[in-house]
Amino acid sequence: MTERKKEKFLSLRKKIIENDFKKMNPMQMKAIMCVKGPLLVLAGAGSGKTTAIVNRIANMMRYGEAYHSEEISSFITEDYVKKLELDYVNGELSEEEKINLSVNPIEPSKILAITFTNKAAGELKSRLGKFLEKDEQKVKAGTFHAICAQILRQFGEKIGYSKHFSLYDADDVRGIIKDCQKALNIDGKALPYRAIMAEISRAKDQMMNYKEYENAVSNDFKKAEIAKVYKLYQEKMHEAGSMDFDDLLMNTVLLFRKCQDVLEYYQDKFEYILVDEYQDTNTVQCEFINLLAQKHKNLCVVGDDDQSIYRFRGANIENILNFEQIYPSTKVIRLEQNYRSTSNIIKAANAVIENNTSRKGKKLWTDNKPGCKIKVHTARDEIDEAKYIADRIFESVSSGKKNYSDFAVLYRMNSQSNILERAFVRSGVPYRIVGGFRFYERKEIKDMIAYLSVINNPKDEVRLRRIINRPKRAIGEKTILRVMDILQETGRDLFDILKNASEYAQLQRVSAKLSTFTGLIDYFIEKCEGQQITISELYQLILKKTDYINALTAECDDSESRIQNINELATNIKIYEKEYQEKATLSGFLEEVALMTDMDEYDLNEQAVTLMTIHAAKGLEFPIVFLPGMEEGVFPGGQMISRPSDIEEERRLAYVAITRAKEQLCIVNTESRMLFGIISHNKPSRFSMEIPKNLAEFSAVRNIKKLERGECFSKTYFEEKLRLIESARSFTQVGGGNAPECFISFNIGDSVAHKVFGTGKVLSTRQVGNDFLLEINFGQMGTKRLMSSFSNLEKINS
DNA sequence: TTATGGCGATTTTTT
DNA sequence: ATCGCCATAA
Repeated sequence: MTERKKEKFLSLRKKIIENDFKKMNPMQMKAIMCVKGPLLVLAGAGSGKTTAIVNRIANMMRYGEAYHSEEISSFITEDYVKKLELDYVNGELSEEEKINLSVNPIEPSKILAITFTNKAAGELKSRLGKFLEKDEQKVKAGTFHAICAQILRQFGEKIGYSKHFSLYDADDVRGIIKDCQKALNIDGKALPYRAIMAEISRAKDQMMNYKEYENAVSNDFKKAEIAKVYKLYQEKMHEAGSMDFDDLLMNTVLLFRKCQDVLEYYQDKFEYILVDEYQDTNTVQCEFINLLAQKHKNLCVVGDDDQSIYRFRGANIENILNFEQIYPSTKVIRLEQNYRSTSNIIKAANAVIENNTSRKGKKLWTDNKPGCKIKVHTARDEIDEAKYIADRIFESVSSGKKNYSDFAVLYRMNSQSNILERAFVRSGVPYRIVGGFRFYERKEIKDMIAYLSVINNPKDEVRLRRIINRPKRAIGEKTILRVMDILQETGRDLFDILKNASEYAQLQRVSAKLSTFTGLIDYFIEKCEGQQITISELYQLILKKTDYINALTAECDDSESRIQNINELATNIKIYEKEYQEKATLSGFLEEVALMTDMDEYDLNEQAVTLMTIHAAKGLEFPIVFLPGMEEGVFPGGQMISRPSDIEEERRLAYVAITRAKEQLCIVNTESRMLFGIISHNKPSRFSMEIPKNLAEFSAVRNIKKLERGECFSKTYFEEKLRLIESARSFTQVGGGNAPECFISFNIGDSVAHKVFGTGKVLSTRQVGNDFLLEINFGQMGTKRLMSSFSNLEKINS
């Protein structure tokens, strides 16, 4: 075999592979073909990053590594190469021939893909699904936290944790921190729990346990106080057999450091590692990755330093900036072609981000058309601003050009959403707020989760305390305090003390009540033992035995929606059981719940305008994006204005916001705005000023008579709207409820008449907000989606 | 043990 | 404006 033949074969193979990914641009192709060794992909916004990742993994599984030249001569012959070329040119390449070209194809189970959200992991999995056949061979894709939780469930015992450890969310943690403050007599004003939580989190990010932290901060009085809290907090967590989110990572790294065998097991299990959104990793996450990748060094990280917006939460931008130093043989690939937005939007985004100094350097470009100019609108105040946005959206949709789902309103602070929400309700524009209140943060859901958690792990103090008097069992705060005192003195298990309350004089009076409660929990635990009943059955049993729903009905007036939530949780349990079949466990379910957010349930197809914070919008795209509150003091926020490094982070946030838009970007600011209860006049945001004037088109509402508050926004008006908002929320979240009476109701199959579109047939109806979305086929006019109350439809009898 | 009233602080938060 | 916190009252 001559060298020439070899070369010919290799270039032919490359062509064949490239043909499989022919939609990719040269840079993406480079990333796809680079399988082994460290790889850094700097992927700008909208550069087809996820597609590149998915195809890269597909390539790894199908063709594997590149050939070493000595491997070639062993099997190729003149005839083989000839036939291959012929089949390729004729487009008759068989699957078998393709498979023959693979060199050590990588088993999917050897690949680990780490993301930040469950949603991203799910998307990756489903897009990879096409390339996978066998279930058990699946690529492992998950969030840092989910992967660490799984590792610790399996090997946590080696560092002193039970398989049934509970996971505490920020709310649970807050409760413990407050207890600690109280126990240590720390003034919550001088040292707020927020600061303590952040500091402990930072310590854990730096892999410091409370001892190490204590030593490190001994000369700082405030931090020394925090060290005390940290110590007590960690003791309480340990007693409760619980971990917080930071513990998941820190403990996994500790486990890896302590047990070489476990580390090696995972290093060999996951020979190929891919990390998405690498710019958002913190120190401990980076350490976790480095340990895992140490042996095989097949590590591909993907990120964009310009989109790093979580530094305030510990994300360490150095991780991506220094990647090449840590892995000297790193290949760097830049994906700079944007496929998402019009060139006007890209130009604007570049112009803004160029004002930042600490960057890796990257310039987005696009082949897309200029599109329309960026709209910059000045409204009179925040009510006017919200109305402007709602009206614009309504106009576009009623003219039939757009769907509600084409629009997003992205804001800096959650508090901006209220006014927007009111305007949307008033205009009858269906909307949905993403983020804010989470399903699993609702009181009733947390209560039910708490029952399940205590049954799973009776040491779980926080959850036990949550439910001990819920529904009311006449066990008050005093009793709890006494029990906690005993716990402190004897070091006995909390549950044990409650069970044997009669042994303690202080608890004599309530001992009967306490043992009734522990008896109930014991009864549940017993039922679970040996998996006699399913989780669903257990859940129903809890509801029945605690009489929770009746207590709820008696206690609060909005029990209706709360009961719906409780039922929805029952459904979620059933879904979980269905998915995992005989592998379903209580710990497994609780873990999934703890690591779940409502971002994961976000459905792009719902016919509603999306309202969310810019942070929540990262990774998403919308044809038309509104950015309200583009003012100094709002965005950038008042606290950031003085610090240059914070301004840079805000500017990255602005960059993220701008690059969410595909076709149209509309920036809105106001002349005056009620901010924290004070009316303020803010200058337009520096970020909107950084957009070149020739890309923008300005408009303003001026000299319009200010509405008398009394005439339009009377007290009763607001009360009514609030009720409407509430009901709209429960409809969108729960998807049930009764139809408002004022609308004509339409059913599937009804014939209807419309002024513009003529007659048509109702294809589907769907409740959106306090209205109905109808999908109607108007024959030649096509199928349209209309809101029942605004379309002036008439029913025809046929 | 639970209900009210004044006071202060007030981003963003993939897990 | 609004939420959460603490103190005081019932």
